[in-house]
Amino acid sequence: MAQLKVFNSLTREKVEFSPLDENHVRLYACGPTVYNYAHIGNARMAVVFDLLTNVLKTLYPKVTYVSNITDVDDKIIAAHKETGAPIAEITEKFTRIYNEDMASLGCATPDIQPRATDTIPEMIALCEALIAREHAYAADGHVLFNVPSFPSYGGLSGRSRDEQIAGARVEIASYKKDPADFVLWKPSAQDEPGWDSPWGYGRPGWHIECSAMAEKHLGLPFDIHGGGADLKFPHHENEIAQSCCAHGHSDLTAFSKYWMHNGFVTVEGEKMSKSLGNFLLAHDLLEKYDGEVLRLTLLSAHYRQPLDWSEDKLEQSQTILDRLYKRVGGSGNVDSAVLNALCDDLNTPLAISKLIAADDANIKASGALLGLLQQNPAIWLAQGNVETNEFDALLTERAEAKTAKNWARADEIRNELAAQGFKIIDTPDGAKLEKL
RNA sequence: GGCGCGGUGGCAGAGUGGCUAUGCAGCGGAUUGCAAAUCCGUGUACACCGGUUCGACUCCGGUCCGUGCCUCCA
Repeated sequence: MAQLKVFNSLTREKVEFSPLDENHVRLYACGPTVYNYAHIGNARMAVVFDLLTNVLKTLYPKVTYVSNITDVDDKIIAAHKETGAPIAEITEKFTRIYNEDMASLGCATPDIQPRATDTIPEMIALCEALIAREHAYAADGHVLFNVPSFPSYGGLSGRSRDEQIAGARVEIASYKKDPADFVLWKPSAQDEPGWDSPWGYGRPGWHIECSAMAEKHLGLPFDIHGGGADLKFPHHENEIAQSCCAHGHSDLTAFSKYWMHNGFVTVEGEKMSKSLGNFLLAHDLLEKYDGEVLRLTLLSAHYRQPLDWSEDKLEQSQTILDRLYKRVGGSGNVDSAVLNALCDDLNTPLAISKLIAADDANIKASGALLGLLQQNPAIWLAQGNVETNEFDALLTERAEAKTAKNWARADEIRNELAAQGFKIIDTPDGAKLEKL
């Protein structure tokens, strides 16, 4: 059996993956906050960890992949205040759209997709445990994690507490004992989402939810925790601190044994940002390109490398898939070179090159591992075709002209249709039209 | 300022101390009435300067350039 190697962000080295329980691999990846359409950066995370789950499932008998939906957050409240739409309507709508769009990208729904709002009691319990162990304190309706109480803090991002404060541009709230302390629970106004707690009506801080959901559904410790590279600090750092301290551990691996982070997507060389207005939404791209084209594009660079998104790459992915779909043969096996490439820390560019080199009969099974080439080839290849009804007479005339070897007339008809925006492609089944 | 990542052929993008991926595009050819598709052939590229070595694109040091995080962020 192939051996999976992964780059562990916690130790910053590539290591052989060895599950805590050979019979049950458990992983968690931070999912989206549902206040808007998912952008291609969200999509990259979903695709990368979907792929990782696929690979794990070929190697191990049982895998549980948990990825959450964050449905309580200040950004959601902001969206509510801006649009007037009820909170629940916003979160339900964008959860549904997220799942639809990710399904279009070939991502299976995570085995468990918990919602933050379904995990509030567990979050409160975590806060209480942290207070009991003197790693957290209540102040002004808030509950704060006391960073100096955890000497190992900063192990993931390689940032000492002092460095962090030195670089901090955040205002330091008066109720904090230490400038680095972060919020576990905060008070809500009456018109904001909230729950009754020992500290009054309030809602969770951002980091505590993932600690609670991961523990609830996977148990501690579990094997792999993933997410976007930008979550390393402070989000994942804080998750580790909370989860380890709540149970009295000082070892950073008492939460998750391995950490994996995917790189950013940039657009034409620039980071996506609202101010630049270059946020690319998966939802919009899916209107023009098949989900597999987007998925291949997302997998065309190694997951830890930055990925620069461009129209050019999409066209290239489309061409590659078109060519592969022409070759898809019977139902063979997963090509071992493809699997081996993926087992080497998800080396997808290499895996794709091996897929192209694979026997035709094995392309479909191998593509399945990557989440590609799962459609009906005939339908895929007919994608660009348009109905010919309105030009049937012309096409028939051209067919007759061709039979009579009247090339001049045949070309004339080709030009006439070109003038109307269509390209004639002769196939064994007759002429087909494509939009120019 | 602190911490990190990267600079590979026209573009994209892996990888390795000596055997120099792959894809897209291009070019040449086969095939084709034309067009498309397909097939064959075709490119010694690894930022710069030192060092280590029999030998470095690959290891070490420095320089330049780009970029990410440090604040909500996939």
